[in-house]
Formats: sequence, structure tokens, C-alpha cells
Amino acid sequence: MQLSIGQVAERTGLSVHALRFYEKEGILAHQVHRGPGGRRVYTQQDVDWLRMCIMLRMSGMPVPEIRRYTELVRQGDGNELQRLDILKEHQERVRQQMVQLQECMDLITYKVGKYEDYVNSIAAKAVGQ
Amino acid sequence: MQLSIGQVAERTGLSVHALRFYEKEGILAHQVHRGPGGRRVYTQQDVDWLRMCIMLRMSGMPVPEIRRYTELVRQGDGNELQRLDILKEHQERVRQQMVQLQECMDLITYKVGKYEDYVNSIAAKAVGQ
DNA sequence: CTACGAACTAGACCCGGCTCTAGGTCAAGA
DNA sequence: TCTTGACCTAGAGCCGGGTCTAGTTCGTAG
Repeated sequence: MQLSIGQVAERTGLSVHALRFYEKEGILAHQVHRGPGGRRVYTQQDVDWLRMCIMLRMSGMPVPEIRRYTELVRQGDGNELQRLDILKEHQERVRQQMVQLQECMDLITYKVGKYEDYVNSIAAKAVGQ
Repeated sequence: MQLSIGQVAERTGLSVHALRFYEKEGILAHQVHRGPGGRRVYTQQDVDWLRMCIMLRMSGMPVPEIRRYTELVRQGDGNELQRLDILKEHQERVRQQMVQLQECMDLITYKVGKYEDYVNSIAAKAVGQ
């Protein structure tokens, strides 16, 4: 299956601009090949790869690190340990992020509870009047 | 207890620059009062407030929204419903973020597992030789 | 033909959130 | 007295991550 940049944009949710930007940043496992008129032709694998990159970005992996990982994959077999290192390191960061986020959530939930109680008590008084 | 900007920086983890920046952005519940020589004098309440703001920032609340919330608090009683709205909205965003983060985590964990298996199988072969 | 839509490149621009600089005040200690 | 260090203001600069523009080139449809 051959996909144009527009189609890839649709199915990844990235903008056409962002796709070209990612390519320039070296974030494509197997560089996009070009069709007639120099147009980019993507495959399903490209889309799959992009979806993974989107996950990595969403979870806060910086573009340069995604590039490092991508380069390892491009180089092919033999560097699996390095790839594993990158992934594990990121996994740890994500774990920490989740812990932090949970702490924030706890505080917010506590505050929401307080305000709800307060607002309800006001409403109750109003009814009592 | 009176605190200098430097002391507040220490106990919040924010930089002195960031503290002045936050103040300029209107993110201080009760505006910092000034001591001799125009120096900022913070109280424990300021520190507590800042700690909450840090939680809100960490969980992705944009500065302008923290300002809105701060302004409501500054205005005093009577707008608790609006404050509650802001908090609930943010709570929902944080919830979504956590879901996303968990999805990313699942993918990463899956990949880490794959690579570990692979790396181990290689190691086993090496031993077998 | 021509005109539209989708693609191309290179590079400028934007935004949020700080961070840093320049130039100055002030108080305490050597 | 001089120096040091913490503070002050206003405003410039930086970084990450895109986003947008200008000026073209295609291929297809009217």
C-alpha cells in the first residue's frame, strides 16, 4: 500500500508540516522513498513507525533521543542492547512522570472535594432560608 | 516567618528568576510585600501557594489558567463555583494524560520485553558455543 | 487552456516557559 | 574603605517543537 503525505497525516493525526519536520529530524526508520514528481510515498510500516514515535513523543521523549533510537534501528542488527537501554531509561522516566502526575491528581482531587463540600454547604443554607 | 527570594527558591526548587517571572505573571495569591530596599519578603503561605502552583504546572496547567485561578482566589469569597470549574476541568485533563501515559507505558513495556527476550536468546547462544 | 488541489523546498516565524544580562542598590564583614 | 553577595528592574535571549510562507511543480478535471 502506497500512501501520500496527506493520507499519512490523516491516519497519524500529525500535520503534513510535522511529517516533513520529522523526516528532516531523522525520525523515519527507513527513509521515505519518492514517487513521480519527487513526492513522498509512505508505506504502512512508515505509519506504524510514526505511531510509535508519537507514543514516545507523547510520553516526553525528546526528538534527539527518538533520532538516536531511529538511527540504531536503521543500522540494523547488533545494537539491540543499546536500543534496550534507551527504552528502559525512557520507561523509568515515564514511571516517574506517572508518579508525579498521580501526586498532582491527589492534590487536585482533595481540593475539588473541599470546594464541592463548601459549595454544597452554601446551597444547603440557601435552601434553608 | 519572613523569607527572602533566595530562601523561597531553595525550598520550592524554583529559580530566583522563575519566582520573579511567576510574580510578573500574576501567580501569587497575595502579592509579595516588600522589605527594606524594595526586597521581596515571602511568607510561609506564599511558599505553600507556590507549591500548589508547581503541582498545577507539573500536571500541565498553562500559566494563564493558573493566573485565572489565582485571580479568583485573590478576589475572595463568592466565586468558589468558578474555581471548582477550573479545578475539575484540569482534573479531567490530568486523568486523560494519565490514560495516555499508561498506553505509552504499555507499548514501551512490551518493547522492552521483546528486546530483553532477544538479548537473552543471543546471550544463551553465546554460552552454548 | 487553465485552473485546482496536493505536493515540493528552504527558511522564517511563533509560542510557552523560562533564563540570563546589564546596570544598579544595599548591608555586612575584612 | 572596599569587596562580596544577595537582591532589584527591564528587557533581551534561548530552547523545543512545531507551524507557516513563498514560490514552484505536478496531474487531473472542466
